[in-house]
Amino acid sequence: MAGRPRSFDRETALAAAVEQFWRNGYEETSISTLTRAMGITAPSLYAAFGDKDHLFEEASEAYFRRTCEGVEAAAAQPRVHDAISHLLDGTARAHTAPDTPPGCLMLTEPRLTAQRRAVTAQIKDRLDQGVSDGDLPPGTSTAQLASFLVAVMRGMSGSARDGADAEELLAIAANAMAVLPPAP
Amino acid sequence: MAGRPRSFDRETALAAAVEQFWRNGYEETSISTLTRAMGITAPSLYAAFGDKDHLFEEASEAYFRRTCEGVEAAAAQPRVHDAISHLLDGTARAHTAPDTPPGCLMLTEPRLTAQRRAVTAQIKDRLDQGVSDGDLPPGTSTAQLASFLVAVMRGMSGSARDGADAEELLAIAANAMAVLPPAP
DNA sequence: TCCAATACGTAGTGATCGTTACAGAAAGAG
DNA sequence: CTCTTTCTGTAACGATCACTACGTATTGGA
Repeated sequence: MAGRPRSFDRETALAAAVEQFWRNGYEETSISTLTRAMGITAPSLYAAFGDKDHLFEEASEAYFRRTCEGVEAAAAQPRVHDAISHLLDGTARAHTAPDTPPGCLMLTEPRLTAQRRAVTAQIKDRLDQGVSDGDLPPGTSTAQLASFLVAVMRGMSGSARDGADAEELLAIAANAMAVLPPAP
Repeated sequence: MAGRPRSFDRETALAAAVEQFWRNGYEETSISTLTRAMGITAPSLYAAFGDKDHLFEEASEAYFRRTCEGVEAAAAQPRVHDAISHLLDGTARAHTAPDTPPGCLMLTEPRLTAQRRAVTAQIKDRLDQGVSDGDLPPGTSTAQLASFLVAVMRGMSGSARDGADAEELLAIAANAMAVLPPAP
């Protein structure tokens, strides 16, 4: 039934894996890099998390949950302009936070297309609600707007990886806000 | 003095290398992938192009020259709004051209930060000229605007890699145009 | 024709990749 | 205590990485 207990904290180790994947992406993060960062040996990693693919899946899900909290907090703003403004500003700050790697794992990693689609849909839903609330003109092409916003956020992630600071990213966010049609 | 002549066309082989780096990036493109695509053996590759780093340097320079032609052609438009519109539309089409890999090598590859800075400066110069031409309001923060435009283009590249078609990218481009202040 | 020079293909280098066999250590169950 | 179960570290697996030593082929020049 019960054997030798695990000598490390699974969630702490997973958090270390998240950071590595975040900083370097899936392909550039090797198992030896992971075991070093997580403070465990390869057999322990495989016993606790399966193979590299499965570990990445768990790591990206954890990252995704954290990201979604921010998106939903922004979307909770009653007026759609405030919601999108908070979304973009929060993105700018998250991509340049000093205690985390620059940029965004979800927006950068090639194999996370599904998560990007999910966030795009989430933003579109908030824009649709803005239209029903009367905060956006009827007939606003919310899908195109959401696609534009995700493109801007992805661009912000790339700029952050190139060394841009929060100020520069906040300026990009402020510029993007000009695309939102004013309330009718 | 003169030995055995090279059995392959150097420029054709370089073009094949460009395509591989374009499609998969520097790290994901292996020497064996390159030799297969270029139709040569590894010793021939090393004799003709040096090591992988040097081949990538030549490939990205060739790519950069091609890209700059498009940027300069767009910048040649007399009115700055037309110039930026052409730039964004051309980017949308280039990122989804059927005979080339999706997206943009220069905007995606981590090690090409310098080229991105160069293009950003190029765009800023064109915006500055728009200010002196009276096509943009005096005091327009052209550096921030250029940074925003590059972020959008980079986002377009990512969307293209996720499978977006020309129509979706053109919509992003059209949305981005709303950020350009109207002529005074 | 013989030589020097260059490119060619074969076959390999050591290093690192993701992954695992194996044996010993540490827990609960009897 | 012994037994079973699970985790631990060592040490390796075959595959692939970027790269190259070496012998052969093919050229122009003497």
